[in-house]
Amino acid sequence: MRLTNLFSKTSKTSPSDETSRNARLLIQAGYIHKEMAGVYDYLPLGKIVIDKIANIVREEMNAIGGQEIGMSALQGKELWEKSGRWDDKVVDAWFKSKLANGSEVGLGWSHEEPITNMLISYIQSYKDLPVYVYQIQTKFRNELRAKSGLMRGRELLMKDMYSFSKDKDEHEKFYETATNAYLKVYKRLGVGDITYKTFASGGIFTKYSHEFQTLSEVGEDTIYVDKAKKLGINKEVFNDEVLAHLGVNKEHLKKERAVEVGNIFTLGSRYSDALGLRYTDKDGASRQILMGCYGIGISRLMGLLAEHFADDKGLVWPINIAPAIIIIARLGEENETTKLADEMYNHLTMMGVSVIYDDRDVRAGQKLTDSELLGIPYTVVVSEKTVKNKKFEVRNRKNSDTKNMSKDELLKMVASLTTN
RNA sequence: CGGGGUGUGGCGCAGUGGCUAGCGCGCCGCGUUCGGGACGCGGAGGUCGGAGGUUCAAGUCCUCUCACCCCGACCA
Repeated sequence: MRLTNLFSKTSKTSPSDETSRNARLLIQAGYIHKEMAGVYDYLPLGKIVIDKIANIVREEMNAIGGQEIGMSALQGKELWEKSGRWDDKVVDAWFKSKLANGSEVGLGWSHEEPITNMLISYIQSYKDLPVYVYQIQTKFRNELRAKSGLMRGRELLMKDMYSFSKDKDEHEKFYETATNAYLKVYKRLGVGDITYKTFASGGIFTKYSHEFQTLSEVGEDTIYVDKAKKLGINKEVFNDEVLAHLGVNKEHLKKERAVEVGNIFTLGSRYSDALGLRYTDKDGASRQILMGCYGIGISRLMGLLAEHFADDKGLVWPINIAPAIIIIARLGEENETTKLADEMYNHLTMMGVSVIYDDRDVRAGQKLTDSELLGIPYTVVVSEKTVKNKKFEVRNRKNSDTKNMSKDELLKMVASLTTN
């Protein structure tokens, strides 16, 4: 993509109405645009990033047998009344409205009821189970206070998966499988080493649940982590009973701030019972279906990653979620320079490499500063100087290492980056 | 929802009740520049968040209200 064609722009200043680092950087670099508190638009570069994050999640969900669907955001009142969750006193996150005919509807903040209801049409026999269904969809939550940029929004992109199992054993096996898939997701996103499976309260579903918490000083949660055992305990369930249950020594725990980047629940038959989803077993008997739900806040993850992978010059995206692997900074408009930069851009594009071409007629300082603010992993400088040396100057965003490379060396490096 | 803070061109900001509301960035035109956000000249762009009030006179004072940020509560 050529920067002269990109409508979004970087700014010399960061917005004054944001304090969180993720929002300040993402807005300054032109990845997102603020619509209102807790509601953001994704601009071209931001859309690529969030899609890449969503894709990693999608791949791991598919790998454990998840089937992707897309459910409606508009929710009818009747279904939620069956489970007792329509009342604002029970769920205060609802955005509610009315149809033209006066009937009440809500904007989906979670989907246990509709997915369970939907499956009544398709699941009758033990032969139909288990089923694992997920979606990546915009959720609406009427947060009392939106904050921290993308980390706590009122409109958020979320992956929610629901499992439907024949019995406890089958459910528990999948719960474990999903846990491992989650850990893989965080590892691929580059935060595996600071993300902990964390024991947490189950809310109204069950007594306990598991969260995935990424250590961060901007986190809203306080957890106690056992780094050796690679597990955490949320402050809200930090008590002797839980410690004994997990077999952890209080001495080995460290108090940390963390961001909840995932949450998985065992739902039991709470919703299947309420909505009447059952199956017939081999012997012709009607049996309960056991459910689980598994959420990952995709937009929150983008905020966390922006926050985490950044320095005083701007964003520092990991290669697998960066909007492009390379940004070509063409310094000057001189004929040979332009020709070489154009050629390199076309070559990389034809190779299928994601590359941003800074073909703007602006000064060198601005191009280099922007390449850093945008956080593109590698900057390739093409200038009169590099043309004369018959080399490309390649700079690593993360550590500022700069190397002069021939065209072949550069292409080889790019090839190695894209195969990893 | 309680407490605190902030609203002035696209962005960042200044503005003691008193002239036609300024500055920097950005934007448009011309020229000189060209490896870390250059410079000269010319130009466009404003319901001062909104409503009401006080006053000869309000961006500035008062009341109400809306929005945004932070702390807290909340987060199934």
